[in-house]
Order: sequence, then C-alpha cells, then structure tokens
Amino acid sequence: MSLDAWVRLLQAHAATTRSLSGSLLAQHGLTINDYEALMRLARADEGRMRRVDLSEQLLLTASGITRLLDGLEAAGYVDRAACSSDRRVVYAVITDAGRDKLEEAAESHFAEVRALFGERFDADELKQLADLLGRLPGAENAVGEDCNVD
Amino acid sequence: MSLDAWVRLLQAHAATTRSLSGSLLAQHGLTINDYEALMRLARADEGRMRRVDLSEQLLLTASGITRLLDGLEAAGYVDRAACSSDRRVVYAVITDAGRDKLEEAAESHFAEVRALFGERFDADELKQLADLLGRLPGAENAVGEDCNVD
DNA sequence: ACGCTATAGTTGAGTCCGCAAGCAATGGTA
DNA sequence: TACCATTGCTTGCGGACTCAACTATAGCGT
Repeated sequence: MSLDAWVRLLQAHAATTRSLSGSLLAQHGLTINDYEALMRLARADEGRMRRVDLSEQLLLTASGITRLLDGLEAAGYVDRAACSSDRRVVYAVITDAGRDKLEEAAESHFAEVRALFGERFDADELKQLADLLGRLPGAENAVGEDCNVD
Repeated sequence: MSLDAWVRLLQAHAATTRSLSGSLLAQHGLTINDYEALMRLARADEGRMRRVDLSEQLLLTASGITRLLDGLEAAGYVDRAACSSDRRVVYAVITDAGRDKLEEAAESHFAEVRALFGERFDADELKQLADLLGRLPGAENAVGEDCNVD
C-alpha cells in the first residue's frame, strides 16, 4: 500500500495553510485559529460559547484557547461573560467589533480559498475530497464556511 | 461553492497529525519533521543533503532547518560535512545511528498510518485522495513512503 | 582586481501552542 | 453534612517554528 495519500495530506496542508494563514495574518492580523474562533462564535447562539466547547471545535487544548482568547480580548473582538448556572464557566462572546473584523477578513479569505481550490478542482472533485477527508477523525468538527456568506 | 473541502482538510490534518506526531514523539522522541528529515536524508545520495534543499522539501525556513538539525545532531542521528566545491554549504549527513533510529521509528509509524488510512479508505479511494491532494501547491514535494519498506 | 548582488547558513526575538500543575466550582455519594 | 472525583479554566515552562538581521562565500560584470 502506498502511503502517498498521507504524505500528500501532510504536505498539501502545510503549504496551503501557510499561504492562507499568511495572508490572513498579513492583511488582517488574524491567525487561522483566530478567524475560526470568531466564525464559530458569530454563528453560535447569542454569539457566545463556553471555552471548552470552542477548544473542542478548534482542536486546541484548554490552555491554547485561553491564550487565543487573550489575544482576541485584547484586540476587543471578544468579551468575557459569566454563566449564571455554573460559575466555573466563562463565556467567550463576540463583540460588534469582532463581527466587523470577521466580515472584513472573511471576504479576502474566501477569495483566496476559492482561488486555491476552485482553480484546481471542479464541483464533483471538491465533493469527493470533502467526503473522503470527512472520514478522518476530527473532521466531524468541520463546518462548511459558506453558511455565513449568504 | 461549499468550502467544506478546505475546512475538512484543515481539521483532518490537524487531528491526524496530532495523533501520529504524538505517538512518534512519545514512542521514539522524534517530531514528524525529524522523521521526515531522516527519511529524506536516508534516501538521498550518500545520505546527505544541503540544508537549503532539505528546507525546501520539508517546507520549513532555513532557520527552521538549522534548529531541527541542531536537535538531530545533538542526538547523534545527523552529522555535518563540508562541501569541497562551495564553502558556504554545510551538508547534513545521516549517521548509522540515524538510520537505525529511522528504521525503528518507521515500523510503528507505518503501522499507525496504515491503521488510520487503511481502516477508512480502500485502495481506489486512497489513490483518488492522493491524486486530488497532489494538485495542491507544495504537494509536489511529497514522496511516497513505501519506497523504503521494500 | 574591484564592487555588487545572490546564495548558504546562523542567531535573536517573538508567536503559537501543548503539557503538567494548580485553583475553584459542581455534583454525586455516603 | 462532609467528602471526593470531575469539570472549567488559568498559569509556568518549554518546544517548534518564523521573521528579520547578520556573516561569509560565490559568481558575476566592468
């Protein structure tokens, strides 16, 4: 059995992410994970999530989320909010500034993703790719990004 | 157009790499990149490569390679060698200990990759996946890992 | 022979993130 | 009620990596 698939997954991801993450950072000062966090918060009920849930979706550890949100809070894109029913949890809430930032970043991010993938695959192939990759563990947390473009 | 493919690529890679890289580190004390570097050196002519070429294949910067090799040198898996025709280049040469380590690590790494992918895809799907991912930029540096199992 | 630019490599500072350890609140169980 | 394991979150430390700045060599053109 050839292990090409895995090696390509590794390499393709590294290269693709580097390019996308790089311009996101350069143009908007956001990490891929910053972006994903904002996106998830924006889509969540009342724009807020528990840190644990966020960490699960972003595949980061709890401490990783703490630091990620530290940055987003410092930038004013996210706020903290207490939970009335469980005093251990500290909600992360997206602010208006956060939504603005997300919208601004999404536009160019989408354009790039579309360019990268649209150039190389047709609709059927994209579907295949999504299907195949979707079987790998962890992929169940993936959410289509087209929901918030409508 | 749905961007699922990209999101899944991101998530699937993160999860897959975390698991594979984790056990490689836990069982053999090697990073994925350590492993890839040793593999590439082992396969190279005379077991040596210029640092620049290595960095291009591993998709790391020159400084990243310097530090990676620092570690492998300290562990005794890699040596330095001068180039007679160009005094700027410092070859990285895999040592016998390095080859031993690689062989040892490859065994369990393969088993895991095989388990992860073999469980979820049949031969045709693996081929499709490799083909599709191979079109992404950076993937041309991917080398099938089956070459050194024969 | 001189200077200029390009290339190979290293180093310092800084970022992102995981691990291990810790604290506080929660929800059983006795 | 008292205890205790579990859960949510934060913090100190360290690893891997990048970027920018630097040194040294190479290979021009003049």
